[in-house]
Amino acid sequence: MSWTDERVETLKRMWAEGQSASQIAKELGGVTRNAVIGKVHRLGLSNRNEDGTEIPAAASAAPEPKPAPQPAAAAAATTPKPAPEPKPEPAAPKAAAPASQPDPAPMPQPVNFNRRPIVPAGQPLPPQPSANEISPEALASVREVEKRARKLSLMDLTERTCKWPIGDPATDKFWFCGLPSVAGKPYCEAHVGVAFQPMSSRRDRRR
DNA sequence: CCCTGATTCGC
DNA sequence: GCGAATCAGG
Repeated sequence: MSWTDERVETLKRMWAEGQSASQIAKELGGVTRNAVIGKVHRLGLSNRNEDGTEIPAAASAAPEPKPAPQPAAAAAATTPKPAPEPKPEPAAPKAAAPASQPDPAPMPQPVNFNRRPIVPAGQPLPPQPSANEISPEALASVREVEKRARKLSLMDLTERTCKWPIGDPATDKFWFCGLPSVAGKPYCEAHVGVAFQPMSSRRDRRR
């Protein structure tokens, strides 16, 4: 494999997005992470943060992480317990549909070309703990981490991204943590902390 | 052990 | 220019 313009472009884009060299290498195929790193250096686009502040990933897609979250809904979206409430919510709000246009053009949805969607098909996510049985430390840790969540969609999850759901699946305020997961676990460090707990510590913590 | 980027140096 | 090997670190 050689560094065609297209491949270099992909490299540049992913590197700018904060993807790791190995991730880029897998995406491109036919090259190792060493090759990617070597190319990165040769292209002189090392130091990912130079002018700006260190913005790890998904910076382009998910702006304004700071601005005060809306009062009501925000609380639910930030709550550690992923999706406890059924929350009926009108299934298909296809109400506002004028009879004028049959809507022939399906609109070529922005599918993520050049992306490797690996949806975890194996053993699904373990049962979620309820908020009141999570240690305060872990809870605080999670709250902190979720501010840095990469907010990935289902399709963006990979084998090594945290699959902890955040927000209400019935709304648009729903995404997955997406931070680097602990090796062999489906979650990042913080979420592993609340997802996997020794029975003993659970018992001890109660009351 | 998994992973990260950085550097070297023969090709 | 390329990238495997190696280094240094998390």
